Amino acid sequence: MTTETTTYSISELAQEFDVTTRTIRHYEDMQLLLPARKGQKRIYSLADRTKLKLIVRGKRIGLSLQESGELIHMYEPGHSNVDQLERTVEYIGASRQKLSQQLRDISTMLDELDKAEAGCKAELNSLRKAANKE
Amino acid sequence: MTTETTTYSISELAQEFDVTTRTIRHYEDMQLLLPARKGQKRIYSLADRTKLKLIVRGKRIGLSLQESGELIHMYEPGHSNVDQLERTVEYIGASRQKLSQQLRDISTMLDELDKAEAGCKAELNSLRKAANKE
DNA sequence: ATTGCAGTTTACGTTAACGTAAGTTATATT
DNA sequence: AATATAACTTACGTTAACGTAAACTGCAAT
Repeated sequence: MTTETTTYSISELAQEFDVTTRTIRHYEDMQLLLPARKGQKRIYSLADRTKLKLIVRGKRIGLSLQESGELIHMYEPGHSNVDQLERTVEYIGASRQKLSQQLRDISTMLDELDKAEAGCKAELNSLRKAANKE
Repeated sequence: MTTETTTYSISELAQEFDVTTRTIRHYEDMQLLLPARKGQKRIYSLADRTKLKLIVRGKRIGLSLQESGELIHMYEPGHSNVDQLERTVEYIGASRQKLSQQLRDISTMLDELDKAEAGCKAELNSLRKAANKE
C-alpha cells in the first residue's frame, strides 16, 4: 500500500498565497517552516501549506512573524507535560483577548467609515444640486 | 464670552495612550499631527487627541502610519470638489473591504484557538488521570 | 543662584520583514 | 551538447517605526 501524499514546490505555494519565494524562504530562516528536502530542493507538505496559510492570515491582521510562530507552535502536538500545556492555555487566553480587542477596534472603524461615507455622499448631493441650479 | 478649550501636553497624551513622547513627535514628523505651539512647546487640542487615538487604534489592527494618515484625512472636512469626494468614497469602500477581511480572519483564528484550547484541556485531563493512577 | 524638571532639536542606531542582485546547481528540452 | 527553467545559497540593501543619546531652553522651586 502506498500512501498518497500531496506536496508542493516553493513556487506553487508562492503563487497560491501571493508571496515571493524569497518570503517563503525567509519564513524558514525564521523557523516558521521546515520543509523536507529532495536533494537541495524544498518539498512542502500539506502541513507546511497550512502553516504558511496561517502566517499569511496572521500578517493580514497585523501579527508579527514571531507571534504567528507562537500560534503555529500551539497547534503542534507534543507539549507533553502539564507545565507546558498550562502555559499554552494561558497564551491562548491572551491571544483571544488581543483578537477580541481587534474585533472591537475594527467594528469601531467600520462605524466611522459609515459616517464618513454618509457625510461625503451628502456633500456630493448638495454640490450636484448647486451645479444644477446654474 | 470665553470659549473653554481643552488642551493637552505631549506627556499627558503619551501617558493616556501608553506611547512615548518620541513616538508622538514621530507621528508629527510623518504629518499625522500638527499641534499648536506655545513658544516651542506643543499644545494638543481635542482634535489632535482624537487623531492620536485613531492612530493608536489603527496600530492595534495592523495599519501602517500611512494608512492611518489617509483615514485621518478622510475624516477632515474640505474635500471641496466632486472629484476628491468621489475618490474618498472609493477609498472608504476599499477600507471597508480590507476591514471585513480582517474580521473574517480574526473569527477564523478565534475558532482555531477554541479548538486548540479544547485539545490542550483534554490532554491535561488525561495526564492528570494518569498521574492519579499511580 | 542653582538645581531640577519637562520640553525641544538633531542625528545616529536598531529591528523586522523582506528586496535585490550575483553566482551556482539540477533537471528537462530542443 | 547547448540552453532554458526553476531552484538554491550568500550577502548586502531598504523601509517603516520608532529607540537612544547628546546637547539646549525655559520655568519653578529650593
